[in-house]
Amino acid sequence: MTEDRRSRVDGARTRAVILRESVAMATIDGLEGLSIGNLAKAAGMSKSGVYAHFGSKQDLQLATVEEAGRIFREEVVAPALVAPAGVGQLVALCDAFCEHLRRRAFPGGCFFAGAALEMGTRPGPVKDRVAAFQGALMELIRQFADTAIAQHELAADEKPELVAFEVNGIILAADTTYVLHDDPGVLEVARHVIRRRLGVS
Amino acid sequence: MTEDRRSRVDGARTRAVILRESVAMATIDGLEGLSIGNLAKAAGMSKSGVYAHFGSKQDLQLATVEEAGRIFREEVVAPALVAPAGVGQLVALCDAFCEHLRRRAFPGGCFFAGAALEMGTRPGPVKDRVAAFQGALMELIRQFADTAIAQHELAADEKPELVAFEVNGIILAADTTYVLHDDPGVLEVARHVIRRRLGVS
DNA sequence: CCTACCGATCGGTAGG
DNA sequence: CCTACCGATCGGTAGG
Repeated sequence: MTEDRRSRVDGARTRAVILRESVAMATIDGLEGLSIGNLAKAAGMSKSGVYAHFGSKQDLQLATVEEAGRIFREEVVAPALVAPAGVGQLVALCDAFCEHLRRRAFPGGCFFAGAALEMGTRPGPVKDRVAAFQGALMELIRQFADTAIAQHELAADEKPELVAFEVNGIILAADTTYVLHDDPGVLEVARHVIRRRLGVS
Repeated sequence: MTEDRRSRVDGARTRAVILRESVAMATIDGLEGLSIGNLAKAAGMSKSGVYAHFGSKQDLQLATVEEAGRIFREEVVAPALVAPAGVGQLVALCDAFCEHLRRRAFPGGCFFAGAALEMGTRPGPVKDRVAAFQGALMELIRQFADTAIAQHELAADEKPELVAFEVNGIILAADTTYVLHDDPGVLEVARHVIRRRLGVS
């Protein structure tokens, strides 16, 4: 059997290149503002090259959301999971998120914060995936808070749902303010706020 | 002197109609995704009718930001200003914001939350106005917190900047979650969270 | 405020 | 993965 001139490995690599650009561009132009022509140019190919990997703009948007989720889990969720259970995980999540912003993993800040506001009023599978991702993150934070309460690191009358809401708010405030004013100082403020709120150091 | 067939009053009214649609559409499509053709259709006129009032898309975006600011001051800031100074104003601001969301003043939630993330990476006069508005709101919240500390409603070691950051976070979490899941329950959560954080009732 | 138009770009397809 | 093309829509202008 002769090898195909373009192997499946090459195809997968090209797909990965497209998606890396797509996630980055989407944090600047939005999932809707993302243009396949510009994306093809950034990936160094023609429009039809992109269409060879994604049959429609919606397919591309869905794949972009999944890739952004993969990166978020890798850079923000994973460090939290290996931290000491309870308050330690809440602080680690917030710190990892701030580091994610500081090192400009995406040029336009947190992918999901932008996607949530952009797609919130656009019913369809893309919004559903974004909402599912946000819901899963909130559930994870709630579990961290639950453990923190069980370990008496937080007061017994704290409600995990409310703690999760506040932690999410701190994360969103860090993202919005950092993106808008480009001031690393806001990340230090966020670190300080989460520690004070959780009664750490 | 004979009257003009179209008086200045009519012109101002038409401009107001355009801007009302523009602010609403921008919370769905974004300030960049907003199209002058669609806007003209929504306002019941031709594209050139819109261009008669706004010379360019950027002019329209700037006027749209100002109109959104006027509405935000009217619906969210004004109720806070007439509330009891200190913690009362912080709670009133948050309540007015939640009511602003609940009654769907704009179809896509808080105009400035979306505009901040969309324009954050697009340097220019539009981003500058959005950033200035966000900065002014943060400064107002900081002053409310300052008064609350001076009146001993908040602990003496609280930092106004950090309280402002947290209140902003609660507002952003309410907006993002409400837009994404369309659940009025999150507004009750936000009201509960802000009161618990500030030690009220 | 209108009609009529401009070049550029959009998402997508045909055919290879 | 390519070139070449489609109809639709973009921001904007001319001339009234």
